Amino acid sequence: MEIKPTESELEILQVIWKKGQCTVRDVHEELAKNKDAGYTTTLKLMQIMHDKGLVERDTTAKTHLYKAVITREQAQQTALDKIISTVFKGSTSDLVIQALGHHRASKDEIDAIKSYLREFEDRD
Amino acid sequence: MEIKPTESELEILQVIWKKGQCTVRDVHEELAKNKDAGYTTTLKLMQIMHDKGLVERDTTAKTHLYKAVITREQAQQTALDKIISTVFKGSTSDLVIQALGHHRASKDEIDAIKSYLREFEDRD
DNA sequence: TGATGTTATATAATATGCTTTCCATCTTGT
DNA sequence: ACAAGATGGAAAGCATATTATATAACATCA
Repeated sequence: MEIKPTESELEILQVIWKKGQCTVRDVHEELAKNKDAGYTTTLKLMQIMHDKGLVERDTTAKTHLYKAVITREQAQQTALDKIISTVFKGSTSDLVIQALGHHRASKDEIDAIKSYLREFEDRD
Repeated sequence: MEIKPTESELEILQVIWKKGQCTVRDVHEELAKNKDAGYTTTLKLMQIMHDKGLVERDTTAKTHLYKAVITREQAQQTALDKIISTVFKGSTSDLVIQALGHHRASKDEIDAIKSYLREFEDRD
């Protein structure tokens, strides 16, 4: 099963991941904070996402409730796979170094990464 | 200036980054190894990329020579920015940890990352 | 109750961008 | 001049994004 949400679909998924279970209106109001698009646009996108199997919905009530089928982690993985192969020549470490170099991680973040690496090492 | 190459454009950029300077035929033959598409398709894409300013070309000779305007690093940065904000909630360390966790880096790669982190620390 | 305004969903239509191919035209080397 | 190989432009086929319109369900108040 292919999971490749489009740009707009990802914006919607973000809201659903954050809130858990959403009505179209929930999502729309959240999106409306940052961009302006009509309500029916959001509705249509969510219907398409349902057709694609990206979300599932409960239609018992008049107002349908949507929730995500794919997890944020799955989407992260898919996104990583894609850019590692398309722009990082398949090198994970290139990606990591580039990410650390330009996105100034905080000390806590660096510590988290270091301890992760230590675990990693122990596993050898 | 917006730089957001499409999927196919990235495939072409990869070849150009690798070879440096290319004719349409160079690129096409390289792509033909992995997928099959007509020569004119590649040509058309490269023309579009030229219109968009992704590549520049030398048209003095009959056979035009193309080279990349954006560097691989810029494309990497753009790609990272995008997925960090769309699927990683803005957290660079989430991305790094996820990348290390699922893409089994080699020992050399891990070492490279570690030494990078040491430098990082020294800079504080 | 039932007329009315509000809020949902569904469907149809349109705009735009990406990808691909066909074909006409130009250039060059022999 | 001709054949081979190159570019340029038109256009078709899809996917994505957006909006307008139609229709159904609900609430409520006179």
